[in-house]
Amino acid sequence: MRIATWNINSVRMRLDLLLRLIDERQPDVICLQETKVVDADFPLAPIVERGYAHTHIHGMKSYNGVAILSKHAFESNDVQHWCGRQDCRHALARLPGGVELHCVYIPAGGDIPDPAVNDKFAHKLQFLDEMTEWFRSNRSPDQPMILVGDLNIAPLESDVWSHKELLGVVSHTPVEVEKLAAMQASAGWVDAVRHFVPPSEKLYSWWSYRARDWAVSDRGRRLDHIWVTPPLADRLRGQAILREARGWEPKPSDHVPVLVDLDL
DNA sequence: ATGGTGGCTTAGCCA
Repeated sequence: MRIATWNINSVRMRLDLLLRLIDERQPDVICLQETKVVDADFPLAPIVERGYAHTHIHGMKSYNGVAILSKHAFESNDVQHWCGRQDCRHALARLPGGVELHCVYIPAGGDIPDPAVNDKFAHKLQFLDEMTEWFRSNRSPDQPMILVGDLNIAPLESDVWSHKELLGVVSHTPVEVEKLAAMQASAGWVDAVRHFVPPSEKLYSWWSYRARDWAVSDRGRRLDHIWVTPPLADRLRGQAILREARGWEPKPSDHVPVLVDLDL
């Protein structure tokens, strides 16, 4: 089974690029973040037409929004709310075989890495704490689960273009990295991409729109992740981060798709 | 130190 995750930054603006991802990679399941559209306006028809008959969409006006698009029927699906908000950041589905798949969009956290003066950063930290506690209390590392999405944190030094220069930049600050590690420990999550790529190797999944030339400056960060619980770790067969998608015409997302293959 | 770009919605928010 091939699973893809992509912060698409508007599914309507980039529908053609989604169809390109489908044509080129044929994922069994595609998880999207930042769909930025209410469910009634989600462009489902061309997606269903290409074999993704089972869809679980959870969107809102303007911001956020997640979706799970699948060639295989779900046994069930659900959504989660965090921090007392209903802002469409977490959808889940039970895949054939009882594998629970979580599609998550963690808040970006604003610019100032201080929860006392930046409500967005406080929200991000609380979101991480609540998810961590939920997995600890409601799930077990023994259960086959997959968690994917834009986690908006680059945990390793090699997940950013400059560890030193980004230590004080939201997405790579020690407090976020620690909380992400706690969340990872909450269900024994294994980083499926780093399962194949050693920490000595730089890996990015996002490059800012603001760079003059994203490919030349290459100031990226690995914000998009795929995690699996231990029962699935030895089922992992491969990974791909589609760097080339950052240059997809006419208008690329600032994030690229991340994929893993699993023998389920 | 600042500004750089992009999407949604329509001047400002969010990333």
